Amino acid sequence: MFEPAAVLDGLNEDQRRAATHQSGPLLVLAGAGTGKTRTLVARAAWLRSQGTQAARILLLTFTRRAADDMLARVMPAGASAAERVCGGTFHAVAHQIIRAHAESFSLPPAFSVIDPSDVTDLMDVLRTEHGLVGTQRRAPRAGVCADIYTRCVNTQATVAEVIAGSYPWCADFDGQLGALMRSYVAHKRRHGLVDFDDLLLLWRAALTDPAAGPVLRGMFDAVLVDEYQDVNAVQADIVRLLRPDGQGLTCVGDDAQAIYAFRGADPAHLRSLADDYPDLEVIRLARNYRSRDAVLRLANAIRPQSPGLELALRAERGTGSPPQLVRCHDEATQAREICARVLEAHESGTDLRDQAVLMRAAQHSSVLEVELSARGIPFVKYGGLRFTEAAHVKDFLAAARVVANPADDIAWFRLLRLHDGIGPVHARRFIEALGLADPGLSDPGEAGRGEAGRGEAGPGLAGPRPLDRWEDAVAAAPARSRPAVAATVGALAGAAALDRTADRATAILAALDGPLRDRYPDAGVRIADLQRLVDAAATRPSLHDALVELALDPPVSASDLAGPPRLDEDFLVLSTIHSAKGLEWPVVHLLHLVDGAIPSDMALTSPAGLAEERRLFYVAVTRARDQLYLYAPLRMHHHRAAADDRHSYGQLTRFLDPAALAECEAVDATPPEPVLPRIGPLAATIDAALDSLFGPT
DNA sequence: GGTAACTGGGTTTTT
DNA sequence: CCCAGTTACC
Repeated sequence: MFEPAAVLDGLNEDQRRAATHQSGPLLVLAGAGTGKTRTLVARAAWLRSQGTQAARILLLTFTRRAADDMLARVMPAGASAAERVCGGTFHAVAHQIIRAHAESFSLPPAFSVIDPSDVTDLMDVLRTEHGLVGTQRRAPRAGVCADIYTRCVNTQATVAEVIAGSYPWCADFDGQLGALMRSYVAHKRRHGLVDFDDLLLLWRAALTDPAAGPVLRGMFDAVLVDEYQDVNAVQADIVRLLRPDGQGLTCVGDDAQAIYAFRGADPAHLRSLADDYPDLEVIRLARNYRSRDAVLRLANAIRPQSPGLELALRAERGTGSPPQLVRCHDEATQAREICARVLEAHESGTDLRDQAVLMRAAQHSSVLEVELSARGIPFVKYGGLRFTEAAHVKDFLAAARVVANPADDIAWFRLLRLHDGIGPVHARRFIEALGLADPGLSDPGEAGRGEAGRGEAGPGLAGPRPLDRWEDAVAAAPARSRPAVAATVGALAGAAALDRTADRATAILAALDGPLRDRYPDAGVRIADLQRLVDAAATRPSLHDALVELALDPPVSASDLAGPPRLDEDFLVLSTIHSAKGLEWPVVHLLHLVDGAIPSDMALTSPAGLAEERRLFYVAVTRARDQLYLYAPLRMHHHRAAADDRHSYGQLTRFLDPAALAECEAVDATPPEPVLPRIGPLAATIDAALDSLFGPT
């Protein structure tokens, strides 16, 4: 047990009030860099010093990194199980509960957790059955269908409402889309598939259950929620159901940093906390321990304020120098200017790892990446494509899912298509032959049976086991593919018979060796990648756990799997603004401050979209501790234009209005000197040379 | 005739 | 890397 005094050491007055708040509902409105994590950690420690058992404190976050970070700080080194605070992301905690009680949720123990790309694949298959495929080019694509689905769930809105609000161009298809969503849901049930949204829905459903609800609620005395501005409707419900009267509830957040509306989050849930809990106490943390005053002046100039939750950050770390706005000729100049400033800071003693380059979209750094590589500046990139999105990794995960849950037809589909000569049609026939076929629309008798028994296993979950009859199914493959498919599937069936996770993972990779070598010219590198995946999976208690962990917390790169990075290595960080949330660096370089990038032109169609872009800019600015550089490439490539007019001038981001600009120091980058003078008509010279080789044309 | 493979153009943000 | 359109194969 801790001494309260030690627990509260070094906290300021407001932080201390938040940490020692009694049991009523509490909202800590914590601006960027105001010691939010520290306060939350202190609150958990204080609760324990007051007698609350660690295991009865639940800490909910949005990213695995935030969860790990906080849990590590809450728990003394070498804590026993009883000393352990419960916590994790909403999704991970939901999964733990569901996994532990799969049968109460009417789920087969071998259920698969599918990620958004699997959802898209599945939508693609189902789409053909709902008249969304054909010659009409305007039909919503699989990815859009998946987006509409998840948005319906996360904002608790109907298909019609979501289409009207966010996808007006799909209005002609709302009937088909509604039917598609229903068959998507039915399909998941039949095949033991659980998507990310289901994890939250299942948890919420359990909390509303008259028998299970009180048990789940009673497990915790205190619930601490980080980044509350990023909850969606289902998560807000879960929090309310966990603490119906607000006793023991602490929410920490800042609605000016809400940047996840695109996935259904809504800062309105934070703003309405006071309505949900009339006795809510609001404590503001405004003393900023991160940034210099010069940076905060810009941050305060661009911070959107919402009535009742106003906040202005106050600097605790001295004046500093103003953010520098570097106006660049074009993107290449921007890349050069960034490299120059990165190296300059490096030479004056700032490690590369203490600098970050932040961007709106992962793609915005492509020119810079070339420049960094050319100059030999090492970097790591966060955000954008992840390791688990690489084709060979998906292939491996599909094979592993077939082993873990043989009813997972989406995994089968991908696995089979990895083989030469097998496309969508043969893959589907093979799956039918396994006994996994969906009772399609054409077969109402079958469909009726499926709907009747809710919770009753689908074709692959009860009946004959799909992996037991793979030998017959091979006949469905075209003759020339049969040997390869038989070898792969036979080897996977062998893997399924093994017990230890390590052996299973190794056998799965061995099963894929042939197909991967046939498919990818660089198979050697890819297989080496997968070997690390196998090693990482081997440490998990089961293949299922390894797969869920990879889905919910995908490693950024293969090297991420190899354990903590070596301390002697120094890398510049490149990150999307979204992935940079919650982090800070002494020096921050912010790219592409032009309208169309920040704010993104995709977000300009609605005032809400624009407001979110402004918050994103605010998040980016508040990552900097000492020095902030803003870069605006004002001359951009035009995609379709005459050869001699391929450029146009972009506009500096609208968020840098006169008041904000007054807090910056603007400089113009020198345009590059042309390396070569213009050379005459080269084509004629080349033609003459070629004519001398081949004769005149 | 139906399938699979190839080619070329385009890409917001993520649990 | 993904998708659509097109060509080449069984």
